[in-house]
Amino acid sequence: MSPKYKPVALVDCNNFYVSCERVFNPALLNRPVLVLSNNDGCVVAASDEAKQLGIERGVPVFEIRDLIKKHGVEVWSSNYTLYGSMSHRVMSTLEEMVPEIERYSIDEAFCWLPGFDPAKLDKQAVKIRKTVGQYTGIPVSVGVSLTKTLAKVANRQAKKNPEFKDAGVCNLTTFSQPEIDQLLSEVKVSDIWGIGRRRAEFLQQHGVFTAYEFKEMPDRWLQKNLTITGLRTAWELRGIPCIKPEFSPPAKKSIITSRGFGRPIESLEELTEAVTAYVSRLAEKLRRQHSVASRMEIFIHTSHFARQGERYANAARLRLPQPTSYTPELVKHARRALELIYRPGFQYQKAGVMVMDLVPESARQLNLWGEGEGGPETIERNRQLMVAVDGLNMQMGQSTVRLGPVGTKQTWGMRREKLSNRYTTRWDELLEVS
DNA sequence: TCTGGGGTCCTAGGACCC
DNA sequence: TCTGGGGTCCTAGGACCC
Repeated sequence: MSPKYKPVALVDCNNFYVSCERVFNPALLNRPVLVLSNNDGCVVAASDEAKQLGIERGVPVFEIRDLIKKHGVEVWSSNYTLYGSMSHRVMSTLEEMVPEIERYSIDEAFCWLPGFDPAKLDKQAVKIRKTVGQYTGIPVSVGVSLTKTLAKVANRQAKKNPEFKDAGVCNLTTFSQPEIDQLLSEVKVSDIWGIGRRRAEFLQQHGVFTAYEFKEMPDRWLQKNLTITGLRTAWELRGIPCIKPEFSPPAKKSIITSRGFGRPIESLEELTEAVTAYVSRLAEKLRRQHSVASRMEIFIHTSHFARQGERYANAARLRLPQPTSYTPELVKHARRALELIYRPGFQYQKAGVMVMDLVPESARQLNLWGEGEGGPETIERNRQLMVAVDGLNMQMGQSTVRLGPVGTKQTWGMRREKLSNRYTTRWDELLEVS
């Protein structure tokens, strides 16, 4: 391979949520384990042992009750506080070893490796895997190549292909082009990063079944049928980088807080409680990245699986009088919007709030007419108040200080029946015997 | 009975302007 | 009575990711 491009390693934690649970509960090792989505609805992570039983990510729990019982599968609610802090440990470990890393998701990072010598890259990949394992207890797989998409392919080989699985490392820079082509002809199109279900179906209908066949398709055809993103993916598989590194994540352009309820709710009062709680969370996220929002959307809906006539979904979008991250101001507008779309007589299953058109706090332009929050002095006073509230909640635990209408009962809250302790963030829960 | 949450990017199509 | 063409901005919706 040409040394024109920088080698990149994709480091991906194996069955991340399950691995996090195992670090603090070794009894889960070598056993089938599942971690469930919010409300314990469906499977979001499965251990290898569970996958061998045929359990896949995404299946609803009620469909596999028998399987769980029969094989004594361990089932846990998701504990995002724990996973977030374990993710932080993994990423910090990587940052100490590699000069340039891109945190791609909670359990994955692209690491740009210095040097081009394939043999040395092998050694580095092995070292990354070993060090992360020692420091955090989380097993990872490492895939190395010259483009992100090929590093993804390599990573998958490191996880699944018996040839690489034991080492947990697959380094495509040691492969010749014919060897890479051979490998790609064994990769299904549906397993390519950037090809989802719809595109995989489309490609198969057009006789394209493997990653090799895909990358050999003409550019014009790719762009016409799969847009520019599909074309980029093909180029990346040909070894030409098209997807740039993002070393410092850009500020988010929109932020959502939404959640399904633990039980269906009907009254405007309870919906208002929920929406107020969500807006409070969302405003915290907004302030953490020092942004203010210009627009907001709130949505509510019944279950997608409700019968015809019992189904209702609606959303209201509004432009805020002036960009803000001040919780009471956001709550005020959200409640008004909710009243516009609320219809009595439905069993609501989920609500959410989204803010768009975010701008940096420092660049906020004051509305000429002085609508909304008011003048600069008020805004500054409100800002300081929020800093104080955020600080208290950070120290004392979430929702120590909150707005009245959030309610304290929250009987609609999430179901999380098998939640593990917050080992990494609460001393009192680290030692507790469960 | 029970089906997650949070993001991004791209395109098509409508409204509006000249 | 005839009824263009191109640009921009916005929104909705689709597709993808983990």
